[in-house]
Amino acid sequence: MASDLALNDEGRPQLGRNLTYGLLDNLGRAIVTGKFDHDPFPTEAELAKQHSVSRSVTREAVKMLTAKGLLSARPRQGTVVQPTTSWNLFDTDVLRWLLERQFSINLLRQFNQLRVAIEPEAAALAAQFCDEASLQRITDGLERMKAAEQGLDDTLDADIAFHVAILRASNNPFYVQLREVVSTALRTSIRFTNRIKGRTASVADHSAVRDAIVARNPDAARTAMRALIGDVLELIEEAEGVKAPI
Amino acid sequence: MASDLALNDEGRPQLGRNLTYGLLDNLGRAIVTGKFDHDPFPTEAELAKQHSVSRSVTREAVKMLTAKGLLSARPRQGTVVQPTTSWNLFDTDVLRWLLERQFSINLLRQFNQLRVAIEPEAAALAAQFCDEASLQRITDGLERMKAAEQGLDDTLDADIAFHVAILRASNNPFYVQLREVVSTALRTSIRFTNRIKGRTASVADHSAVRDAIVARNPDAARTAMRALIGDVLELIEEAEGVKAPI
DNA sequence: GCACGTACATTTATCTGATTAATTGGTCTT
DNA sequence: AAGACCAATTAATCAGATAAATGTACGTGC
Repeated sequence: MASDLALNDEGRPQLGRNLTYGLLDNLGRAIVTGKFDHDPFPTEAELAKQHSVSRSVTREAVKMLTAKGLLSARPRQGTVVQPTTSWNLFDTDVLRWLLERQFSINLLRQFNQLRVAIEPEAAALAAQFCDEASLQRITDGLERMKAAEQGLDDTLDADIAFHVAILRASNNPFYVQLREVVSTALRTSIRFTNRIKGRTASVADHSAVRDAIVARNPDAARTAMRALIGDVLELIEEAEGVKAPI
Repeated sequence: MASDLALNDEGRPQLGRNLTYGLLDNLGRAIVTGKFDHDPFPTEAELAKQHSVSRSVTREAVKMLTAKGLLSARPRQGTVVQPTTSWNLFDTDVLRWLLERQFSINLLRQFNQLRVAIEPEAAALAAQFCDEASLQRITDGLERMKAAEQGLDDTLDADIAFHVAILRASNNPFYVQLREVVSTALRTSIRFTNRIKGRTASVADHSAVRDAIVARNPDAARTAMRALIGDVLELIEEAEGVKAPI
């Protein structure tokens, strides 16, 4: 069907290629760090002067931040930082800026509360709909995890490959889209993740997910994945010291 | 904690306020409609001429579309439409463009496959962590649904208010963020939704979710919400005629 | 013929400076 | 006190020039 969203792959340009993307990155970081919580956001003329770039560059960077929900610009009022509720947390740039600032275990917990909803359902969908190629990618991810256990591959990369493979296998563009978000979060929070679980991720637990998908058993796949991420969540909450809500 | 994301509310500017946002909207629609699947995307000079605006306007619109994952621009290569997998489906503009084009029941199904993962978990979180104010908003939503049953309120608005209240009550910024996405999708697909369920949404089923949250019972809340959205999903799949995967 | 580098053409990226339009806040009028 | 008007501010838009990046074509030497 022509109206369906295709599910292929592609890379993306790295930030900082040019002045505009460099400024985007700097401003994004500064905003999520709260640099403008008290001071007002600079006017476009001030921005240009401070960063030694032309007004075109500042305007284009501001426009991109606006598109991501971080800013809002109006004549006379100026450019203002939006409340965090309008920030697009599913934008990998925004998420990365958030995770890279002073590291917040709280944010990591909240993100895994999202994963525990998403990934089990993705696994269930995969069990229903995934094709041979997707299955192969899942198996490959698992193999890499086994290899990593013996020091033959990178643990984090292997783990990411596995979870991304599941998301892709769901054949649902919303889940597929989240692969970048999950990759970003896992990659950015690696230091912490390594700290709380000295052991490598359990291959057996991951294997259970794959087996359930192969067996075309959605419920089993959902349960297995839920257990997997539920463990991570518990470790985080433990490390956090069973914090009171809010 | 200062590093936490605040969870307040705010409106957002409507599209089309000025030339840039108007062009953004036009181009966004054109891209998701597949207008540039065969023809190459125009150069910034061509765009400016076609839409009778300056190059600044085209560049800023293109930059926003780039930020949303729809475009990519490089010297000499030109500006190209990105594969759909890089489109940020959690951006309300992108989602609205997608839902407003030739209506796709397939996309609606895929979106509800996401909801069936998200909202039950949000309800469970709400049962654990929600405060008085959040609870009140949930109750208000329910009251509005009751009122709507008697023609005293809008059915769709009431339904949206209820589901948004749950998401907000989760106290998790990722779920809270999705309130705009869910609102957008529900509002845009109203015609279809009305068509498949002639009846108003069942107040009793929604009430079960609220009761479970009041009782601080996460599992019951999760189950009740899952049943609620599972029903919608079944209706969609029914209307779709149990379509083969992919 | 082939590898390699050079010149060229194309397109985005950047800069500059000026003008326009929208919005806010204050002032004046009644 | 209420509304109309005026002024200041700031983003929005325009125009035109220069710079940087990069694919293509060509030529050169082997």
